[in-house]
Amino acid sequence: MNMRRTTIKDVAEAAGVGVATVSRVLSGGSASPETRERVLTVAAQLDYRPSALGRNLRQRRSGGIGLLVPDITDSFYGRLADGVLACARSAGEPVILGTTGDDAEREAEEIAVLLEQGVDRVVAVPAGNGEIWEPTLRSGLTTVFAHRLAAGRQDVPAVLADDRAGVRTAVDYLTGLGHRRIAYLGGPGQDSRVSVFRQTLGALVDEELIVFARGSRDSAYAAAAGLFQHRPDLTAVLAGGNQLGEAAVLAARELDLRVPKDLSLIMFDDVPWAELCSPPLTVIAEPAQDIGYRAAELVLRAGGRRPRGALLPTELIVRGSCGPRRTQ
Amino acid sequence: MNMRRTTIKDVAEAAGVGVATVSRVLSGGSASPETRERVLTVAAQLDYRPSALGRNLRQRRSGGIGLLVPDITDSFYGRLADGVLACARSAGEPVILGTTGDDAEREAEEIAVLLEQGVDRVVAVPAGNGEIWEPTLRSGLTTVFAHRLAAGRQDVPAVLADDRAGVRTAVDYLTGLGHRRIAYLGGPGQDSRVSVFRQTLGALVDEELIVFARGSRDSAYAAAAGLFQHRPDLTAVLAGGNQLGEAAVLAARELDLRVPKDLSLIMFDDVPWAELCSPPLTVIAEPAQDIGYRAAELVLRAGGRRPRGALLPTELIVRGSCGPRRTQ
DNA sequence: CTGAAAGCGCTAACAT
DNA sequence: ATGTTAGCGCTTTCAG
Repeated sequence: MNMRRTTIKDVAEAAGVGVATVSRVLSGGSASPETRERVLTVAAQLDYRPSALGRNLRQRRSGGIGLLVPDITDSFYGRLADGVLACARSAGEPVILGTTGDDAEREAEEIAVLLEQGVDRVVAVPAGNGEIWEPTLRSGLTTVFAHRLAAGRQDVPAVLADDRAGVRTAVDYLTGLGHRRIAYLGGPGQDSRVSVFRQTLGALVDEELIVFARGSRDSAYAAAAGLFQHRPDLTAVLAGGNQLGEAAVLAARELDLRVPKDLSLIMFDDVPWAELCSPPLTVIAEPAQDIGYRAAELVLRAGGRRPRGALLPTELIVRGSCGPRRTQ
Repeated sequence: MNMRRTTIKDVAEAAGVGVATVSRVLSGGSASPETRERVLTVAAQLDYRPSALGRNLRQRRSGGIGLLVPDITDSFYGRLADGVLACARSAGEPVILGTTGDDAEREAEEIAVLLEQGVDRVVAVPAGNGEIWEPTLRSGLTTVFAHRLAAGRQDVPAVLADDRAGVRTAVDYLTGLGHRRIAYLGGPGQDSRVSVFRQTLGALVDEELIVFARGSRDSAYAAAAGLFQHRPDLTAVLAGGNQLGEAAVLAARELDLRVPKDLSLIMFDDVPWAELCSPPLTVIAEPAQDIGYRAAELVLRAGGRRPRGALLPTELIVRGSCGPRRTQ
């Protein structure tokens, strides 16, 4: 029943050549046309599939690329992962997926698993600070960060959406509508956005209106509800991701705040349901899938040297969740 | 800079024992208490991490479990994957993810990649018919199907939601509301559901009201819009998944059909946005995450013998998208 | 209880 | 151009 797989040795014998020749032919090395053809034919007849196991051990590295995201049930990371998979598939590389829950400790564990597997290329949405990555990077792991960078790790190439521009655009749009008390509802790893938020708002910043949730949906809801209750005077909110936006919509509804009459809402990340919502949500679209694809590309093309990162454009898509400031 | 990893040999030398002893100690084999302790101490000092590469080659199988889903950007499969990851993590096993796009050919390619990697355990939402799996299964791949089964492969254990019961409940609910012209908007691999749909509806079935989309969002929208245009006399629709439900809402809005006044809608799969929609969508909830977790559990616990599958309950969650039949 | 030794399938020197 | 050979790091007989 469960017979041994065909090995390179079987092919070599059947073709009457040495194993090295088979190896060369199959990896595009030099060989006489006729030998090449014979080997190829025999390999096909025997339905020979080179084992990645042997190759990996020999080369002291597993092919394949590791992918670490905070939460695969989040539409944004789902699309990001899809981009990575698309690129990896075109290169015939397997993808090992791990989730971190935006927790530094879990991230470290997942990295350990990848290392143990011999993975030497990884695309990650970093959860912990840069230090966690220190030993990993020094051990030769080719790393590309996606969507955000780790504090104090400017040396790792990263593929990011230009959410700084996104924040500016959103804030300008909101202030242009007359809003003055604008809140930022953030998630893990959004320090950079918040600093732009502060800059753009200038004298209008109100630190109490900047709140953070942890990764979970519950935490997001709690943060949103808390914000709306403590500061009923705010008139607009910028949600830092689709789960945060979802929480904001839910919390607003719970507190009988009408969108956009009582509260204007802009959400980072354009998800399909943003259009189904009523009112349809005004969003800052981020090219999640592209981010993943580009990051995978970088990590694959990295021929030892460190590639430069990329900054992808965001876009404000105006729908119906923002209106002029409510007159008190 | 890029120094060699610590190997089992290094540990053996440092501890003054043979490599075999180190191997035994680390895999819980027999050893004298003092030897064991010494080895453990040295291993810890050297920060030794066994390489999966060597172990895999020796055992002619990669650890790790393969996961094949149609589309990782679909919330349902995202949750399913999350379940698999949760179970795999608790077992310390890596997960190799591949997407099939519900295409048999791509599925075959992904299987080939997994096999080449030496993966011998896979959880899959099968796309192709059962025959594709024939050679794979005979080659000793431990397989568990999730969410649906492959035609003519009753021999593979599967973890399914009881969507047959779900369909019955939904149809009964709809007919109870007075509906007679009820449509089914289906996706790939939903034959079993449709057969129950026909059964439950009995004399009421109208074959023209049963339409199928391929996997994509576009295809789903086209199917929904086509259905609503050709048969404006229908009063209720059962959407076979969240993307189909989304398409139905969109198409209904486009054609100015009011939900639930003109059209009652029930969607398979309870996604977060179902509640944000207006009206909030009545759904048949499916335990996607559980399905993934249980499937992974089965594939891991499978000690050679073939485990039995599982049938998980679904639940009708009534919200606001269904109403009494519109009086013509 | 422990160590020596034989590979797992493959690639990369090194010969020829 | 091609064959021979030496491992990659690990587990597993097989002796002792």
